[in-house]
Amino acid sequence: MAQQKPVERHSGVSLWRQIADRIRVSIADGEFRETGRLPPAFDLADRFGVNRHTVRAALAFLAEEGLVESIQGHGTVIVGGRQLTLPISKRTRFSAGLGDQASSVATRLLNSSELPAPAEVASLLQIAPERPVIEVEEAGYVDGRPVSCSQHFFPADRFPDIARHIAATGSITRAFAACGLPDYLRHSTEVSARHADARERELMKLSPGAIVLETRAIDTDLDGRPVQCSRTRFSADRISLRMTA
Amino acid sequence: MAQQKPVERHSGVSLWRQIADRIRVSIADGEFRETGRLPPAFDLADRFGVNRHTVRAALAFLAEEGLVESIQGHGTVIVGGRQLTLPISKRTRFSAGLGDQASSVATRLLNSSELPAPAEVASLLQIAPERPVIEVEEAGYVDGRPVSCSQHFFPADRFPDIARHIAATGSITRAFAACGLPDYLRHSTEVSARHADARERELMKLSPGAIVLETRAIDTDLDGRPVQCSRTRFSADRISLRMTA
DNA sequence: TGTGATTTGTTCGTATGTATA
DNA sequence: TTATACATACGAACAAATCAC
Repeated sequence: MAQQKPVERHSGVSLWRQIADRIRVSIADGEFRETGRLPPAFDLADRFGVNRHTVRAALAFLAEEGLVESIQGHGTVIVGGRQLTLPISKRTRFSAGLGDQASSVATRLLNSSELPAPAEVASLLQIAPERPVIEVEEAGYVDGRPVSCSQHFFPADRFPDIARHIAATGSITRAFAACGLPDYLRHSTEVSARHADARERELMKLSPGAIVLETRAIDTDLDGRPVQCSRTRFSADRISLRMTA
Repeated sequence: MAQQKPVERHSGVSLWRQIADRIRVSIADGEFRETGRLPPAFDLADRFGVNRHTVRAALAFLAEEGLVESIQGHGTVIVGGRQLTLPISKRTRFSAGLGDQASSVATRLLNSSELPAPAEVASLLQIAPERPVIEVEEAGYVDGRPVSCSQHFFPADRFPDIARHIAATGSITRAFAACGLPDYLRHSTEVSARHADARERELMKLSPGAIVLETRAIDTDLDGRPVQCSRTRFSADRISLRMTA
């Protein structure tokens, strides 16, 4: 197998790391779905134009992540999964959006607290600064693998028990319903991309240097009043976003 | 100055590279806008918990990119710019969307060609496979710095002269108008993030390992018929996207 | 005009990580 | 596994340029 895109030397990123990153996205793209395992290390070394030892270092790194498993005399089998698409629309919902692409979608409440609204949050929620807000942190899982972590702010005056309902129902949509808000709309979503920080890497089991897609969103009720603002980080290896007008 | 987030050792990414990346986003966030220059290398070394040499390697890398300039005895001044936000809506337009955030916004046509529609493009444009399409490649500039590169496909049956009009007017919106389409709407936008490849790095003058935001979009006329599909890559350091319902 | 404080630039040496054969 | 070459990171010193006073 001939090499496709050469690997970058002297870029400050070691070759084994670049190769691991590229194999990871190949797996996410479903490139090795037929065989369920990676080509032999010798072929990979040839494809990337590096020494076989370097490929072995990359595979050891991916094995450490739990994405592949190397078996003596057999090969390197793929354990993890491929990329999913989350639709972003007026009715953006995490579970419903991913539900038909995976067998299980779940969120887990990490913690919640009540605090005076920081200036930016107050502005986004259109409430007076220092009015109380409920902050909720969640993690999102698809087929048991963590794919997102998020931070949500709700006006405490209007939804004083939202955290309890989220804990009980495991869903923000259902928690809103329990608070007397049967439907809500996505007003705006801002998307950016950057490297994951230490906490995101820990929550989503990412390797150093992994990329996250960050969305900052505002949801409103049907009258256009803000009901939550949120900041969600998705593992870019596992999730892409689709905006539909 | 105490260190904030520690730098990752033994991650396969060199320390100078991590530090360069973090300083780059700090600059994009406007953290040093007051002084217009970076703190002394000694302070940065202390903040990141590394040797001054390591910070110097990071600064040399950023200087190579043209983002900063080190002057002996004086300091390290910031030359490049901050992050811009491109609104994505039903009427997404590159120039108009960024126009009020910068003094100059421009696009440059890189090349164009006519070819039979690849299967995916034909499907997105809702035309028969192998029907001719016009492919146009563009680069986008803000204040003279490249921020995006894009690939556009138009149905050749309906817009046979689109490439000529784009070249003449420097604008897809105006080229459509010249082809008898005064208005068009953004139907859907899919966003993902990944590392820039060699060509993108060259076109946008990015460093190895830089992140791009990739959008895949479909535009339609007012009757809902697709008029173009496109794939645009933005330098994630310079551009973020905002979706508004 | 000078003088010291600040800040970048340079040169040793040494230890460890990375990549190849 | 071993050997070799090069990149990365640290520490200590010193040189050179700039600025405030």
